[in-house]
Amino acid sequence: MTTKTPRRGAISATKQALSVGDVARRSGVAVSTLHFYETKGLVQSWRNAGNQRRYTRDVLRCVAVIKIAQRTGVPLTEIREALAALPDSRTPTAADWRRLSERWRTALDERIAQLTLLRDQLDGCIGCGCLSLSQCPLRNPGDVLGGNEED
Amino acid sequence: MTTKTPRRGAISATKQALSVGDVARRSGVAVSTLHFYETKGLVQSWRNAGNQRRYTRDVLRCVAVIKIAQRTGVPLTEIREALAALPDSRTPTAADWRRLSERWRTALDERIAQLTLLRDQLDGCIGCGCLSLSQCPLRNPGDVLGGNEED
DNA sequence: CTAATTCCTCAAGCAAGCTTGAGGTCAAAC
DNA sequence: GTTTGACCTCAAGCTTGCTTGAGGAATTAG
Repeated sequence: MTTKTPRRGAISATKQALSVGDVARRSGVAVSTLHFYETKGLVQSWRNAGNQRRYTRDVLRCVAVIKIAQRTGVPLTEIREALAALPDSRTPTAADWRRLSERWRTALDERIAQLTLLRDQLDGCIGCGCLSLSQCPLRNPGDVLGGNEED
Repeated sequence: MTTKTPRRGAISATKQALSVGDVARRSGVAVSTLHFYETKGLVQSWRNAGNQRRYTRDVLRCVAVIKIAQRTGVPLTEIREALAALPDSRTPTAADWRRLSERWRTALDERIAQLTLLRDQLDGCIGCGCLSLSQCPLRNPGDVLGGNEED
C-alpha cells in the first residue's frame, strides 16, 4: 500500500522530475515565487504532456543559492547573471558553485566592511554632536552632496 | 548691498527658518523627499503666510540621521518611531541622539554578525557540495522551512 | 511691474520582489 | 467516474522609498 503508487514528494525515488509543488515544499519558497523566478530567468523547467512544470533536482540547489545570495544583499538581476554563467546543459559542479561563492564573497566582504566602518563612526559621531559639522565622516560618506557652506 | 535682503541660502544668518529648498540643498536630499518624509512623520515644518514650508535647523541633523539609519538598514517606519522618541518641543541634545545611536548600533552589530556568519559559511559550504544536504547551515538559517525529508 | 524661480497639492508612476485572484485544466484518490 | 487537490495563465495588487508631472500660487530679482 505504501510503495505501490508513489505520492507526491516521494516521487524522486523513482524518477527525478519534480513538480512545482515538490520544489516549493523542498526549497521552502512559494509556488508563485518559482513561477516568478522562471519569468526572471532564474530557474528553468520543462513541461510534461499536460503543460505542467517539471524540474530536475538541480533546481533545489539553485533556489538555495538564490536565497543565500539575497541574504548577502545581491539583487535578483545580478543573481540571474551569475547563474547564467553556469553551464547550461550539464549539472553544475562544485567548482562552478565555488566561482559563484567567490564572486559574492567579495561583495559580502565589502558590505561587511562598509557596515563596520559605519558602526565605528556611529559610535564616535552621532552622539557627540559633530553630525552638524560639515567635516563629520558620517554626513557625507562619498562626498556625494553639494558643499555645506557655512553649516 | 549684500546684507540688505538676504538671498536664499544665506537667510539663516539673520533668521533661522529654512525653506524646503534650503534644506534640500544643505542636506542633499530632493525637495520631493522632504515632502515625502513629512507625510511619513519623519520631519516637521510649519507654514509661512504664503503656505510655504519652513524648517528649523534641527531638521538638517534629522535628515542626516535618517540617511545614516538607512545605511545601517533600518526601514523608515522604524526610523520614524525612533525619532518620535526624541523630545518634541526642544532641540534634541547630544544625549538624545546618543540613545538613537545605541539603538541602531545594536541592530548594526547584529546585521554585521549575520553577514559575517554567512560569509564564513559561504566559504565552507557553497563550493563543497553540502548545500544539497539538509544539515547544511546555509540552507536553513533559522529552521524556518519545513522538514527536508529525504533530500 | 514683470519675469523667473520657488513652492504648493494632489495623482500617478517606478523598481524590486513577490502575492493574490479569477477562470480554467489536469491528475490522482476513492 | 467523480471529486478533490494541484497546476496553468494572465492581470492586478502590495510594500518600500521615492520621483515625476500637471496645474496653480507665492516670492524674489531686476
